Amino acid sequence: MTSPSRMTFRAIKDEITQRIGDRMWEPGGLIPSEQALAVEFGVARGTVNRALQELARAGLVERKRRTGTRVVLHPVRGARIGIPLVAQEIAASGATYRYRLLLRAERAANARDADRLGIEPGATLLNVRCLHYSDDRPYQFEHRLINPAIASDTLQESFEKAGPNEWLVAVAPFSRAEFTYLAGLPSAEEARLLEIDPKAPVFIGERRTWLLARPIAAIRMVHPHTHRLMTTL
Amino acid sequence: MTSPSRMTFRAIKDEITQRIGDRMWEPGGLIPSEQALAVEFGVARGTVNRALQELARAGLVERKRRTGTRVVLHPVRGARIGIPLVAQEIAASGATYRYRLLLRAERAANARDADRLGIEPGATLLNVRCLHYSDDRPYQFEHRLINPAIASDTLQESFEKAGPNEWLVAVAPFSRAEFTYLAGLPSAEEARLLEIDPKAPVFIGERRTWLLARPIAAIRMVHPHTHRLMTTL
DNA sequence: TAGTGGTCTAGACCACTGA
DNA sequence: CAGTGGTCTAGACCACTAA
Repeated sequence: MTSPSRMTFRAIKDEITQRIGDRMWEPGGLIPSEQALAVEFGVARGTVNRALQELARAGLVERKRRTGTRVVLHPVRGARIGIPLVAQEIAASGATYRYRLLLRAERAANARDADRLGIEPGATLLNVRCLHYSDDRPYQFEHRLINPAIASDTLQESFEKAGPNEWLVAVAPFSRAEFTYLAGLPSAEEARLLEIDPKAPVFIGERRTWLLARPIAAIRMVHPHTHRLMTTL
Repeated sequence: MTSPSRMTFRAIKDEITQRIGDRMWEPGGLIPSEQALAVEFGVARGTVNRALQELARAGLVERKRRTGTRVVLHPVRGARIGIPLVAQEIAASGATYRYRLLLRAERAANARDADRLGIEPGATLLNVRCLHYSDDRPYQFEHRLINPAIASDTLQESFEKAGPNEWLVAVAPFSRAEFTYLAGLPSAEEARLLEIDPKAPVFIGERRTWLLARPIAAIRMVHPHTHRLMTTL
């Protein structure tokens, strides 16, 4: 569609998306080169490049040098999962939030810690355990290993009043994170703390964060099986 | 950090990330303008722009015209969860995929179906149950309610060879989806089919999809507790 | 070797918004 | 009004890879 003004990279993105949806370009097939599209749309190649790069990031096309740009066969779509702070999440649900610190200990990393957190065995780490309550019902048990090297005042922080997450996100932004969700059985301690049957399933989330190559924290979050992780596309 | 060759936008991204992590630029504070950074790094403004746009998309900074670029205070971010086709997911792991159709039935929607799928009670729906195997171990039990109104040939499709997902994504793209993940206990049937202990926890995913306002399908996917939902930011 | 995408440049104009 | 980011341009060089 020839444009009144010049086309923006967004318009080009939409037009290409449209054509893929209309099967003008077949799934698995090649689409014209950046050069050709630039001529067709009457824009610079850089503009087409930006549109196609975003479509590639969104998973709609795959690009390879020399080969060209291919419509992805089975568009694997992604949904965004929020990573709220527990306190905010509970407050947003209208319930009352309460926090209880169970443990705050510095210790030398053993082999398992080192593996989980990605630091050298023997290095000092900060071990924090706490419980988050929603309206006085246990909502989440949190076990967190923190790499104290990320900030100079880590070992001064007490975590008495607020959970480590609030402090951590303020002190140590992360550039990379890895999430895992699974179902499991609680340990005896977890069952007791969450006030659930030791045979009842629990919903477990694990998160590891880095700033570039430096590990920040490894977190295990255990919820009663009534917990739901929901998201929308 | 003067560079041997010219800096790439990736190097600039990392350098800026580093500085934010090192508190050289405070959370909530402004960082230098694109112009200034371009001069400092000895690159064109466009290169700095690209680096900063990616950091903004990643949630590390916020940008506003005239105001400048600000380090985000509480980097509460979202992670993308992929929605792979089971067959591909298994194949990608290097295992052999096998599919078994358990049930394919048309029936009138009862009240519960109607609620789950979002159609009128009494309307015809297609009920499909199947099992997905990874290297002959049960990987996922799938129970799916399909709204036949979405495509003219729905009721002709047998699902003998391939799972309903492969067929559905080809026939009926969705514009909206809702996901829920939780931990639970399997029903007697699910435990038998997945070949697990009825007391063992299972990981359950539920998905509902729509094309605009029209419901397409409601799916329940049950995995043994060894399953992990993983994602990266 | 030739054609593709990946990236950078130097410059330009625009849109937005705080002073 | 002035300074910021948002975007486009025309051109260039490079890296990769199929032929």
